[in-house]
Amino acid sequence: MRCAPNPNGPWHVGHARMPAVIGTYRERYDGWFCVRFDDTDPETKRPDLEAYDAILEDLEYLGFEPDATYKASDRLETYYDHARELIDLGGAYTCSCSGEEFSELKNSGEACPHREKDVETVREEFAAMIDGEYESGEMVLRVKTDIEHKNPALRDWVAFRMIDTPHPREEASEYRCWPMLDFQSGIDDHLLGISHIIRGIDLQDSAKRQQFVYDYFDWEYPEVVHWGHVQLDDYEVKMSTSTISELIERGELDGWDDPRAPTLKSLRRRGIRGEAIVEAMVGLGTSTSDVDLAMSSIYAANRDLIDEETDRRFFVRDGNQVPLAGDPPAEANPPLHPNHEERGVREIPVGDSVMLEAEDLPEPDAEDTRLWLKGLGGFELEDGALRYATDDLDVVREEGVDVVHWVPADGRVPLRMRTIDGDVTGHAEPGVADLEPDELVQFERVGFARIDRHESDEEDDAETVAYYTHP
RNA sequence: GCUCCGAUGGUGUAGUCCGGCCAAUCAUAUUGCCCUCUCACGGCAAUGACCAGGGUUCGAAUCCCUGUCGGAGCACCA
Repeated sequence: MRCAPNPNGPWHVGHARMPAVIGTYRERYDGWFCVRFDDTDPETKRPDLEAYDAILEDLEYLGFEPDATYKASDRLETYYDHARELIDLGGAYTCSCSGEEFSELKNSGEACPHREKDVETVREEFAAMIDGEYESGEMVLRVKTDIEHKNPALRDWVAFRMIDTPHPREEASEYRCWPMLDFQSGIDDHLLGISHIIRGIDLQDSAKRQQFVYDYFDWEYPEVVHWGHVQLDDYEVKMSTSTISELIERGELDGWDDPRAPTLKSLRRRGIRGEAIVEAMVGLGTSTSDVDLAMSSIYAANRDLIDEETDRRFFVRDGNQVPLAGDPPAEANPPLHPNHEERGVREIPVGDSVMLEAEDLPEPDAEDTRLWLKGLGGFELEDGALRYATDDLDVVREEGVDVVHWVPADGRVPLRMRTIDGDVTGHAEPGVADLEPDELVQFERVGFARIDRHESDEEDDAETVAYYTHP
């Protein structure tokens, strides 16, 4: 099988579907898969030189290593050879009609005069195309199909055209005569021994077009599956390489790994495992209709992978400072993970005031102003201060006192958490300053996050940056 | 306009080829309960779907027709 990306930028989430599915099939059926960059349009789909590696990186993140990698722009001579052969078989002709002219003839099912040229002339003109003797638009090579085919999309389609703009890859920059996708990909699929092709419904007619070429060469066409488009919920930003690229250029996104961008680099930075994405993608199946992928299914798969091994920490968003009273313990020792006592406990010096999320602070005139600070003890709000009341958990177990997370006012770590919907600031418990970048945590009652970096500027203002993973 | 393709709960999916075992599978989401010093994990439960109408048949999610809705192609893009 093959994955044939157009190297126009790093991958968005939707691109993960192809490798996810063919990679999974490879393992299941002991198959083979390659990546083939179909970069045969140096102009309107101009390849981005950095995208080749970016895509391979994304693939690695998903957990796959292709058995082989090709670039169509390295294989022009192969395409030329097959085109010559096709000409000799009487299956192609050079045509100098303008796109419009031809389109009109085609739509009324009429052949253009060039169709009946003798093979010798076609051969010469095609050689001239390869030598770059025509300008863009002057001459194309068409595959002779059936000019009266009931589906106009299949009538005598273009196989090669002239492009004046040099290819960005130096190795391919001298070529001017470029194959169209249907020709290039059709030839390559056979030459590379592809047995099964999966592609989008936008390429529904490709197999039928290419079948004409396969018939001339007496080749057998691979099995084909067409699938619909994937849409993602949860994102403001449209899942489209060009849109994301524009937003980055305009400075509205920080880059391909901005948490607001629906890209693989972004999910990676948020601490989501490639494996979880693959699982969600495989779950979509290969149906022809368009599908909506719920981010929650990626999150569910990821949570499954990380929950057991991820330690717990406190992070208070925004936060109101509340003084403590009544002589509470000097240190709190909540466990690193509730299901794994053996990992030990955190050591949080309490001090004389704490930060709480605004929502968690009881109204002063509420019926019950009691609160249990997780890992510390029971308190009651009195005159704007939290008075230590008990270390007896029964007030939680039997009297339904709310359990909340908190951080000490002293030693708290300023933290900025980057999310899909923008940044959230607040404070984390002291130990968070010592976590290694790339470590995952679960902020209790907030969600999972990946520690990205610890920043400190000249003014001594330290700030830890984390990327929100998911609830 | 011409040509293709599709339609199962909020989402995804199984079942459709070869009609009965489907008062429709599984996952996720939602809600409730249990567990729990988290609204995480785990356990239990509930809600929730065969696009519509005809036809064939003893019997239709499954076969046929029509309609509706949705998608795609008709590029010297991929």
